[in-house]
Amino acid sequence: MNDNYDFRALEEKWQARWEKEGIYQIPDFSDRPKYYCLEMFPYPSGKLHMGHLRNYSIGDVVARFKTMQGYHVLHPMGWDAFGLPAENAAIKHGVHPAKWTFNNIDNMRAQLKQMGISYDWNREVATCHPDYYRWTQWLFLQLFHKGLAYKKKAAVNWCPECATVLANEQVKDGGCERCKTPVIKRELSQWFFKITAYAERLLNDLKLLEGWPEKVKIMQENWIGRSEGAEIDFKVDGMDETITVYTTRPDTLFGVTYLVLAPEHPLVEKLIEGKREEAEIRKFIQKVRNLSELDRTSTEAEKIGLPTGAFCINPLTGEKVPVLIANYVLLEYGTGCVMGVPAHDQRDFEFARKYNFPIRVVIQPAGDKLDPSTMEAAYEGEGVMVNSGKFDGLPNKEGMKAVTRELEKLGKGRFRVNYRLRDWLISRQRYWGVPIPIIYCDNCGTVPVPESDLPVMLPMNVEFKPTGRSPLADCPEFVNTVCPSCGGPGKRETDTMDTFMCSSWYYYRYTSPRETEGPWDKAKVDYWLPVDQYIGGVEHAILHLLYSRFFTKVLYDLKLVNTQEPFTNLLTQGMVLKDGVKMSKSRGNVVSPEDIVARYGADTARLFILFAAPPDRDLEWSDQGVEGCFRFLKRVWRLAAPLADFLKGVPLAPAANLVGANREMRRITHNTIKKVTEDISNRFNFNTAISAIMEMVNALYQYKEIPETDRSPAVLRESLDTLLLLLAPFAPHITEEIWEATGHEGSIHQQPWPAYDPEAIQEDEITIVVQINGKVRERLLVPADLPPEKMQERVLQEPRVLRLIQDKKIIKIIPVPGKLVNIVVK
RNA sequence: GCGGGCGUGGCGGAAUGGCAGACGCGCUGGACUUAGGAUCCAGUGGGUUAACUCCCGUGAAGGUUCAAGUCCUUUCGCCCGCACCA
Repeated sequence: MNDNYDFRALEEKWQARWEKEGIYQIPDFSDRPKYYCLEMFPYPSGKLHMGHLRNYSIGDVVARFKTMQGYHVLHPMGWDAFGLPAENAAIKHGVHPAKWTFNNIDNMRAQLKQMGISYDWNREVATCHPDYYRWTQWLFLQLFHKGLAYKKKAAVNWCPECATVLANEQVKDGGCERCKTPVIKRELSQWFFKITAYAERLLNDLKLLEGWPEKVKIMQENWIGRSEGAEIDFKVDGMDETITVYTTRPDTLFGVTYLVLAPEHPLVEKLIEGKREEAEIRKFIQKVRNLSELDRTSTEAEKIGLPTGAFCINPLTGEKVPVLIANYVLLEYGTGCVMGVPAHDQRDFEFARKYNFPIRVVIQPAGDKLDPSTMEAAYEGEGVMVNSGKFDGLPNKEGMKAVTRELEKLGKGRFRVNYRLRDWLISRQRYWGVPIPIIYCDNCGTVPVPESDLPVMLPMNVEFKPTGRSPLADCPEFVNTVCPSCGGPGKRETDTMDTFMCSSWYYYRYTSPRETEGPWDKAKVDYWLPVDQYIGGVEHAILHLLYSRFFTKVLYDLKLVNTQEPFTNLLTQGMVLKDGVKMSKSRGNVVSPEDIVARYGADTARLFILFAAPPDRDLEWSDQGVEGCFRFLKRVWRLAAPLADFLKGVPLAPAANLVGANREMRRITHNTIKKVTEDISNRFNFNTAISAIMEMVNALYQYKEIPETDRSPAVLRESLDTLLLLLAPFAPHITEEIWEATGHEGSIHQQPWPAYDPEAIQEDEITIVVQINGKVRERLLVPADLPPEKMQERVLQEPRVLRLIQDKKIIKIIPVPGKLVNIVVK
């Protein structure tokens, strides 16, 4: 070894050798306990960014650490390769999405290899490959046969400028993410997955996910948005129609002074027909429809209501109340219709004040008396029912049940659990996605493509223009086909699937990536799943993670897998910031991983990104911090270089009967093993693990300085070997090189993780602190095993302590073994 | 509005209720150098002292405790998620 840390040469050397020897390729099964370590696969946008680098560095440490600990570790990588950017590139640059995508994959794969991440590349998958999407289609069919995939008319996001449908994720602040034009809603026939059928299980099983961050579970819980309440039927006065409302407050039924429908509610047509308000209402509905999503749902927007001229009958009081439509009522939630109780709902209160509806108090808080004429806000708290007929005097919580039971008896209402979660809209009017395997036939209707005909191949020769419908629709060779049911002419579905569908099952495919008989080999999936550790950005806290959980539950019900939850432990990494804000092209504060690797090497880049912050927190990028990590690795190199040849001749023998500096060095070594092991395995605190290793290097430098005759070669060897083993998951190249140079056979990455010797970390003497009234006044060196009584004795012999308490009265003395003694005086 | 998180040196960040500021960056001084943005050594929260010392200090204010960055209450600020959900 020479003194120069030539990271370029050695990183290249080891990447080539690892690949040649296939040390990261793992067999399907093993006697060792399995461990599935997974990082969220990237969209192949072209280049890795720092977020990727952080994600994969974290995962690689976990995978390497678990491997060294003796686990059989699955650590795969692939590409979430369908999606809009490829198509946009095609429109803009005329390059085919497939070519663009596979080029990007080649680039990014090379970058990942340069980072020295320990992936089993034999298991690589790309969701845009027919061998993969064939099974995405197959899974769609399974859902279709189960009745979990269906088609219905729905309002979708529409960008008038691009003349196309947008996914929810492509709507940013109410506008098109590409051209910023406000998005409007349009009615189109769309495919959905019935995720709402799983709402209860998705909610309840969150409790099983002990290894998930609380924050993510709460976000999912809120997204599912379960609420308990009642449906109440109001008969329309003079018509054979019923308006059903959903409410969480049936106890306030006696306070209803009007009803409000969403403008799009299907009943509105009938209610206004022939009324004198008809024209005005139609105009209003049209106006609301054309509003952008942002304006439509803004809480800032003024609440506007119009009377329909119709009236409804309160099912318990028989009272006639007016029916209105208003912009603030959402068709998609509940029944698209709410009852107005101004006294006990703030929105209703403001609405009633504006339009002069009566405010009727029906819940009276304890020790207070609400007066509608002087109320400044609705009272939404608990209380006792009043003005409510036979329910008067009942606490409102009981009233909720009592009123609903009464309605049930009358057949005019029922208990109802409601969810905020909506069914998952999976159709996209886009080309670069998985074709939905459905054929429409004039005779047979909607016919699924037979499994034996899969995959429905995505045609390659299509035009890319933003026409507002899938480019597939303009491709007759694709559209026109034969009905598999009757043999007559049929037309293919031209929508493709949401890419979230592709990413909802990829972690199963890794277990048997080249399987041709099914989406996966059941035995292999049963062996590997669930994923033991999943790592990725918190931006996927809801969509991807919820969809994957839904899929897993469906697959479980279909007996295709036997796990109910896909990811046992989840780590959501923080963002990479520069100057306090997220790195982004538009801000121009991007630091490219490529440049960092070229300048300092992969080991330095990885080390810095793990050292600069705990993984779940945001990380502030610092060029100087990178420099510091580079310096540290050079320091490790220069520590080992002059010793390498010497150490080759030192036998691996346990050092016994050590004293002085030798004993201390060994103690530090074993303490570091303990600290690093605990920091990685208990809490993923890589930053403190690395600082412990830095401290050990500092200690080794000091140890190296003592006269050679006083130094124990066995201790030196053990310490250096240990240092390399502990550092190996973080900086795999430099440690491998030094491992070889110091005379070891075989890759360092296939060595067992070191265990600490409890005896070695024993200390004879420790420093304890003497506090007087909680303030540190003295430090004493005492035997480590000194019992509390003796500590007390020892402390009271100390002249300095005696001086400080001489004219005070000792109230009590609290000895804490191994730590301190606190003397309370007065 | 609701939900969650975070406030510690000049900076990134450490601290099972028990020595606040580990480790790293930066900075100051020095050594070695023709030179260095290489490397090594020493110092580095604020105040006080000739020195030993002593006092103050984890956004703010209270509280619990022998002991609080850590637990409780109130409050301010920043970040994130959801947002007219009936």
